[in-house]
Amino acid sequence: MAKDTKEKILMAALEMFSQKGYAGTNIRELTASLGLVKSSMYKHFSSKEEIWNTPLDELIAYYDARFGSPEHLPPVPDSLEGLVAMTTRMTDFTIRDETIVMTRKLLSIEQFRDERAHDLATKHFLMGLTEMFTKIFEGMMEKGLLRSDDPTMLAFAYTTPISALIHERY
Amino acid sequence: MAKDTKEKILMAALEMFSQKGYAGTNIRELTASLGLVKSSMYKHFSSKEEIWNTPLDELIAYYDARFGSPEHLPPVPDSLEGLVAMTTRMTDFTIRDETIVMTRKLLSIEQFRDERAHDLATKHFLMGLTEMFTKIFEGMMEKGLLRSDDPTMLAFAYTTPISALIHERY
DNA sequence: TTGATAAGTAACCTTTCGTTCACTATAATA
DNA sequence: TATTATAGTGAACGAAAGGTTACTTATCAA
Repeated sequence: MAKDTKEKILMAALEMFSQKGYAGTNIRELTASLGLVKSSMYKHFSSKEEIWNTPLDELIAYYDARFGSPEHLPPVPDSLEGLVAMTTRMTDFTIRDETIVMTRKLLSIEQFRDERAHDLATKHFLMGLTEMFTKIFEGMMEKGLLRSDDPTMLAFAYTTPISALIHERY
Repeated sequence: MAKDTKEKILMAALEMFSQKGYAGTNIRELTASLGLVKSSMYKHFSSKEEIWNTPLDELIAYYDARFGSPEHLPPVPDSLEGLVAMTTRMTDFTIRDETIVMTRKLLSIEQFRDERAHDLATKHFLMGLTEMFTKIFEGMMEKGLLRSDDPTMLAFAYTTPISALIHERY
């Protein structure tokens, strides 16, 4: 219970931040959930703010890599059934992955206080899915699987209902 | 500056809650923004929690009245142009009305901590618009202005892109 | 004008927060 | 084994939080 304590603190912090927000989270409770005492935290982090910034930096880096580079794009489906299947799979993952769910909640809470959280929320909620499906629909239009149209508008109309449901329930 | 102090406190609280959240708001700062001192607040409210609950009660009552009864429904438009115009008007109002904007932010922040806020957020963000446009599309289908279909699905597909844009930017 | 009620203030209380520090136990290294 | 860096603890600190109290000032009806 020594080497991975830092990781455990970050995990517990993400969970607590995503439920109570930054201001609503206190270090006593956070460390107690790991069977530690509050002063132990300062062996791993210099301040509460560092615990906030560390996972946020990671999340920003993750989303830049995930949605900023084309190599992480899923393959263009070769049928409408394939599109639906891929969408279902992605939605399922988005709902079930605990870290993603917590990230979504965290950004909802903190987007109006922390500018970097706001930027990330915009990418996470709005642009990420839209950009991804824009590329997918472009590919499908080239293949003749979809009638040629503005792929961004189509992607937006296609993904926002899904996002709304996910955002509201998970 | 005596009689309406209570109202002013509530307004300032809504504004502060919508930016910093409940835990991030402190009474000293809140009352100072009105030129008062924190102890003055306790002449009007018994606790910080009461300042939280009072506007929340009002908001819940408002949304119950607004979306719970049919007499507040806008008239069914008699053309597609009328539909677009009405949608634009509603969106514009939703973006410009300060109280609505603050309510939206407040619910984003507090929905995972306060169960009543979560219920209200669901109504506010998701169900409210969908139910309203469901009725509108029902009426337009009866008039023959829209092809008969499931009006709820159509309303959902129609409103969620708008909601996504509003939610992200305002 | 007077008397009572409401509104506002300053000082203080208690609790909790984030943080520091001296110290102990543990683990790794030489 | 001896040494040293790392991880964890308990006590304490100052600041800030929510809340109370005794007191003053304003308001307004009788």
